[in-house]
Amino acid sequence: MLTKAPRGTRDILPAEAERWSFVEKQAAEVCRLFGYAEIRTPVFEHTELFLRGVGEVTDIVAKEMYTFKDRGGRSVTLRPEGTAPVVRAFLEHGLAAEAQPLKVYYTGPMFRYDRPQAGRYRQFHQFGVEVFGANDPTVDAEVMVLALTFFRRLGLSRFSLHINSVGCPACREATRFKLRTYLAASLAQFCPDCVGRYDKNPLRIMDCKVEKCRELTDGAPVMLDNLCSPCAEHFREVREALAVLGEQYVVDSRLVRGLDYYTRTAFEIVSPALGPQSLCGGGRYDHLLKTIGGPDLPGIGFAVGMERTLLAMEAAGTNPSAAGRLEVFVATAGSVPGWEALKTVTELRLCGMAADKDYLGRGLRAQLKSADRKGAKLLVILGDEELARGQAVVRDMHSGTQETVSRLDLPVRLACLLRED
RNA sequence: GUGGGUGUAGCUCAGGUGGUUAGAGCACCAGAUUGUGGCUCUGGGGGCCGUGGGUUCAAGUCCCAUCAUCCACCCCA
Repeated sequence: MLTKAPRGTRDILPAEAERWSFVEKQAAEVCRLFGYAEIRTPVFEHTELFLRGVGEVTDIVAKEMYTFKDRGGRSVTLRPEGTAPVVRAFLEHGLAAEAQPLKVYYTGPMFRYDRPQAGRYRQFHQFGVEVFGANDPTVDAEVMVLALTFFRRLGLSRFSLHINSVGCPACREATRFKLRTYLAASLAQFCPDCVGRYDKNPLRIMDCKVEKCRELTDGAPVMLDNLCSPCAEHFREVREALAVLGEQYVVDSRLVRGLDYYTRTAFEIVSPALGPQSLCGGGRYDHLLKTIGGPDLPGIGFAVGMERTLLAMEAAGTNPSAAGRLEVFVATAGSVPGWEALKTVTELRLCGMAADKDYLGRGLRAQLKSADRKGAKLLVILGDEELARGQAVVRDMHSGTQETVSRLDLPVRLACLLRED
């Protein structure tokens, strides 16, 4: 136990961390292009924030939160999602007073006490964006395109965008009533989960994966067909905007997202590599700010699963690992003391070159092997004879050619050789 | 939370119906090459056989539990 990471958590070792940095960098760059500024919030919040924000009947709140009392007796919760904390920060700092709309993004760990499996962890990471203060359908389209652009920059192409509208509180309540009436007669034939959903959230019955339930709901009233006219118009304009941008999408009238706060637009990006797990999920939440005690401002956002994104990249064979970051390896030969190499690598490092050396007192042969494995482009050998003449040997690790250079000229010569590469 | 599969070296895996000091490949270290990497050859270090209990003269092997992991659900990123 002592040497094992807790269930559902994992270490990201150096080789993999490189891929993470790449993905995070792409996220930051896409956000810059789209005009989204970074925001960082704490990893834990007052428990009430999630109870109110995410919704008490959601699975996340009902059974997946890491909640505990701190030493002062306050109930705090490791954030299970990113939207509620960002909304909280927005309200706390009065950002509503600034230029509208506010567009922000975040990356970081989230926590849910779930049963782990491939692509699902108890500590997982999300990249997400939020826009506050804009109702316009072009914003809905923009955030979707932002997500799609992000995935494309990572070299992914086999994914698809699914969209739906879950309406506003008014038309949703009307549809709930219709749906309950429709289902009442056949309720006994549904799976136990769906029977439970009948009271809590009948719309989610439409999203059940059980074949029998799907058949039973085939002719059921669907949210999409029962939108009030403002919601229907909004959805039409979202689709129009996507069409204008040339984005393919699938309207999935059964798509219902699990968080209570969604209104109108709901969307998911799925990849065949991940099966039923989605790569990205998001939607509009026009009343969340008010629910949390703020002004009645609309909002929209999405969250991308970083682990799932990495899995999809692996499946697609897109491996951006830039191995061989090391530029110069400095070796010593004969009786040359280790501090000569230390002096040289330090000098090279201060000149802006990635330089490294041996630390185990190994022989020249082993040092070359080490340099090779680290991917060094150039090798400097400090030997007795050369040092006596104030020189050093420079070897090109790729071609194997060598030259003797004055130690004083070493940084300049190495820099030149690296530039030619 | 439900159902199922799997846990042997850092990694991928062998170890018929229980039977001596548990193996291979890759990786790592060293030597062959006393100052030159990749290829080759030789040698070496590494294992509470996931953990705990049980059956037995004897358990990596059989039984139970537990933990971990994977898959399918639930749900979600």
